Amino acid sequence: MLDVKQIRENFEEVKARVEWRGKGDFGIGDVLKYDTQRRELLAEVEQLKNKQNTVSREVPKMKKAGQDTTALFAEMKELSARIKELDQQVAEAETNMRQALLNVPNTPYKDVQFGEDDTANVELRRVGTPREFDFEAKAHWDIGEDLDILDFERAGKISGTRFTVYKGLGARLERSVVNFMLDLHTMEQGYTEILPPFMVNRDAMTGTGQLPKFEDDMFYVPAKDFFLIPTAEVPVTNLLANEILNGDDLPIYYTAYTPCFRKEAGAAGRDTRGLIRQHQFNTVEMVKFAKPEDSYAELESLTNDAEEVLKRLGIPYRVVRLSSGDLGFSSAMTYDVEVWMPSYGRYVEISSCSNFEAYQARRANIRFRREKGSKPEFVHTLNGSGLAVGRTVAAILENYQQADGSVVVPEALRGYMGTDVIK
RNA sequence: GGAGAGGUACCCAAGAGGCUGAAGGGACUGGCUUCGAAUACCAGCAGGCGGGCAACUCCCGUGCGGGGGUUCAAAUCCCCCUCUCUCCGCCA
Repeated sequence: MLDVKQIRENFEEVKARVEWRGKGDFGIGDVLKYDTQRRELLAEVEQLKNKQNTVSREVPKMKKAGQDTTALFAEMKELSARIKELDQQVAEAETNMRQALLNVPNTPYKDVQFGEDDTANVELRRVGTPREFDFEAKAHWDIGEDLDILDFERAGKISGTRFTVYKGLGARLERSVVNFMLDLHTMEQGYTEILPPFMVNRDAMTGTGQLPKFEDDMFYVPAKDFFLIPTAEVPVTNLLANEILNGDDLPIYYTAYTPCFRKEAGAAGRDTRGLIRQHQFNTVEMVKFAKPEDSYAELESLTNDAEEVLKRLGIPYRVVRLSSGDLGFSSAMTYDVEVWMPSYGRYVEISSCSNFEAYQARRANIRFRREKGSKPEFVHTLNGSGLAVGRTVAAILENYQQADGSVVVPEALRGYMGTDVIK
């Protein structure tokens, strides 16, 4: 969430920056309204509490001195009731303010170009050249079924649409990609591996910004009031919730393999075939906690770390910067890494690398101290997929397919796969 | 799932309605001692958050896992929730 003090002191400026997303002001005015209300009530009730405290300190002395407290107690009873009343109003104003605040998205970073949607995204670089096929290239779902390594039909039988069963070398390929990515991130890029829970509570979902606004997109487990994680970002970022970190320990780099679960409620009819849009999919995620002044440099290196996976796999990709209107709710700036997908004839998102600045840190209350004795400050949090595993598998199948229907295994994966070719 | 015990500051821990605006110890910081260090000794050590203020090392409020309640007054009494530990049950 945004800083209430900022909103209070620079209202017009903050409002304009929120509106830069091109979708209105998200009710930011309510934040100011409830904040004013809250502070007025607070001033009044705190004065009364001060009086209550003062009197309470006198009571034991009076009793000792044998004085009569009946009249005083009667007066204090009224005061007490008034305090209770005001306290309730303060709590109400505070709840309203927080609610309003939780519904205001992050302010886009100054470098983010204005745009309504993804058509205004800016391509920053392309790496690799899409392959020219001298035969009729197949889509990955056909390759997968023909090789008997992906089974969409039986997945429908046991679960439903948007699920996939991996089989034989298909399952092994998915696992190989996971291990390859984790090994790269942990052994060469300095990340610490985390294997978190795949179900989280409401606080965690609120901490990273999925709740309260996007509850309908999540799979919910009513028995325990849990949510299936939509991305490892949720458990991994919230790992440090309510902590004050040592400034010397920053930046902290975490990476995690997890499955992700999404309802894809608004995506009916889109990407219905293949591995691109699933209710359950695997990712390896990278999460960073950084000092504010370093966070944009960290975003660059985070994006490079994701790109390195594709470089080593030899798959053509490009990097785009999202426009203000395409930006995720909690993000201040996002780079998407998009992979070349022959069946789509275009680049398809495979990683999203974002700097959330202090937006998530403020929600999840993740702070650091520059040095002993200095005031705690909010960290900046970042995260990016490194990468979405199912889409990587799809890209490998399509980009490495051969005329005879087999698929050559990218060199970087051969040690994991135990074979050079899937046939 | 059943039974019990707990959650007090960085850590351990006392407290069981007003004298606790939270004892004591450890750690930490400073002093003293020393050529320097260790030790001993002395002192400091409730932070965080919210509000006020131009600002503060200043003032006010808050605070004993979280939320309600009782009371003039709650860490302390009552209720609900939550987490941790032990035992039993179940189980990969």
